[in-house]
Amino acid sequence: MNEPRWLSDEEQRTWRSYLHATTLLEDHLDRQLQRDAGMPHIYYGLLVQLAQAPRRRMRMTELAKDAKITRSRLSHAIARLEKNGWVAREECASDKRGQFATLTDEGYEVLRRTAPGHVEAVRQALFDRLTPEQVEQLGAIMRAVAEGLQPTDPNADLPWLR
Amino acid sequence: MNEPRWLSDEEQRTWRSYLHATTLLEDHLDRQLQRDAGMPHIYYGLLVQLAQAPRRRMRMTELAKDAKITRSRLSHAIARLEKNGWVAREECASDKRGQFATLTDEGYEVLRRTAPGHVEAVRQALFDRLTPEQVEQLGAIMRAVAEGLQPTDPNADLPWLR
DNA sequence: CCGATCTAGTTCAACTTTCAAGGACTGGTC
DNA sequence: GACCAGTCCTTGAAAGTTGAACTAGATCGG
Repeated sequence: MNEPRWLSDEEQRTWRSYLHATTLLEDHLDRQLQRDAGMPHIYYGLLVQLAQAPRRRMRMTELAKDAKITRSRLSHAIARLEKNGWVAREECASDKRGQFATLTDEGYEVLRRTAPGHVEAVRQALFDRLTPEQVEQLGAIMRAVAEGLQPTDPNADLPWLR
Repeated sequence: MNEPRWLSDEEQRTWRSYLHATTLLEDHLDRQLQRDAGMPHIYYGLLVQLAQAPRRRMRMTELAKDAKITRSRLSHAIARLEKNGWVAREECASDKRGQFATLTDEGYEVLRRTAPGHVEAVRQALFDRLTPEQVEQLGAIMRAVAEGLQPTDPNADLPWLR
């Protein structure tokens, strides 16, 4: 065991701010959406994904991948949204294991009604507090981080196995 | 109702990257700590807070405030950590409603054993991927966001009521 | 000192997430 | 065509979270 590479003071401060800001923001948006749309942030995100997809539907696995959640979690989430009447399941003809999640008209309506309030909340909490340069910086930083954590092909780092 | 201030393309891209990166990172660290320390990230954070406090103990409300979680959530969390033997509760002499959460020696030992691995995970996922300028930028951005969301004195924005 | 009000912390029920297990189906391969 | 490994998705139980209700103790005005 080598000496661990501890964080510098600057890094520690940044890390702490990161943790505070991200948890506060996530909480804030969760409450905002729970109050105004009757669902947590992640569920709202699923509806948004579906709304943008062709025919307003997606295969479960694809949706899970895009939303960065496990298939199990998605199953439960879609079950709940189905109960609300905001999403419907459809079978996949070409692969009988498959399922499509489809945004219903009712689900679309919820989105239409609540999107402005949600965007406003995001704006107030985040973009209104940043300069245009900072928005750009944040984008670059987050892209770098996401790229590093993207669950890739399991053998992507083992090219000699190919 | 005015026309909502929708996000620009740049803002949308940034927002998406932000959501992806933060959820991926949180998941990553949760799994890392669950595996190596037997607790979720937020619980680990509580132990860290306690370790840094004088006499390794804190009042519940103060701890909740610092960790940005509700008192309810903290109650459950401390109950679980107590069961693990990593935290003990102590009564507060000066205020009989109060409770101290105290880090036990065992809890400290867990921290000592698992901190290097955790720091390494944070480093690999975040700091190793950023330039020193980006670390500074991220710090500034997150400080600005956290400041805006800090639950403040409820009358802070109503000075005329004072 | 009395009652009204506030604060610290817990508890309960409803809900969400996770993990491990499993059922159903597909695509080779022999 | 029968196996076998892999993929798609669901399920059930355990763990964690939330918001509201609740208990106990503190505080303040009269």
